[in-house]
Amino acid sequence: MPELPEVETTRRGIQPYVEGHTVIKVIVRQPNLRWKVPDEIHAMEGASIVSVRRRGKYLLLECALNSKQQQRTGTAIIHLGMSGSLRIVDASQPPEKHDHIDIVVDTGKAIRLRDPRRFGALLWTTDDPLKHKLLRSLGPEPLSADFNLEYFYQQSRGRSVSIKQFIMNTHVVVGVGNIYACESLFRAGISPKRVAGKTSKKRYQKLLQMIKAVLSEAIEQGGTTLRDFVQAEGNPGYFQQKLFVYGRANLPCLVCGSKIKQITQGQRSTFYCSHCQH
DNA sequence: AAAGACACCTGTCCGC
DNA sequence: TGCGGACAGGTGTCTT
Repeated sequence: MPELPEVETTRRGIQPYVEGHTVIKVIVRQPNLRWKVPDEIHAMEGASIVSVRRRGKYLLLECALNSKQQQRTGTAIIHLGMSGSLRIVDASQPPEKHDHIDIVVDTGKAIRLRDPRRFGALLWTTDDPLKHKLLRSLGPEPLSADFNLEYFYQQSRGRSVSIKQFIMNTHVVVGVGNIYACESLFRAGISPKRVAGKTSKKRYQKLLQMIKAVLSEAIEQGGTTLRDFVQAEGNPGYFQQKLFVYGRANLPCLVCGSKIKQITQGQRSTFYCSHCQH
């Protein structure tokens, strides 16, 4: 479920409900996520949420802690893994199966974390979250100026992995998940099997453009579902209509009509059109 | 430093 | 209808 656009959509969805509000209680029904939810997470209780930010697919809830003298902060780090979602609910609404955590705020609303597979995470840090072990070595944000041709191309030199695995590497750039990797390569006309280090600068130029275009389009699409974010259940389905290759094995290419292929790269499925991509 | 395999866990879908 | 197996939007960790 969560690729970067959905994480960003989630961020925008919860922000107005929690920013500036005080956390009443953190209810942990199931602490065994990817890592055990630390007991220190309860430091959020009584604190106010000052910002809801995102770095890669990590959401950061920065909290102002109520210590006597000095102003201290702490940050909840949330990752949605493969199957996680955050929804705004009335705190009184009974949790369903896999609703593992509620962060209840002073308006009676709660952020509810649901995650059937439990690959997600909820962590707590009182240091700079960007220096956290999980965040400090992440590559640039894909939509920022730091993700540019010079950087992208230089990073690729000497790499023997496929270009698809290369763009999915979070140390190279964050936020390019399996769907967008496939879709960006299709739009750029580049075979996913191409060797990263042997691909021309010109191709990287095109790929860079397409990654940015696909991600920003998807964020915009996500934006249209923001309206019903609160009551929405399950997948918004906003961007399925724009998928050219992902999940379309054996179906005709929407551009040229030839059969979409499915292969495995790095234990992940790759979909591509061998006629349109070289 | 880089690459590849594996791990975590549950739900769903497909073939028999 | 039931069962086994493959597969799923992610990424840290361990080994080579």
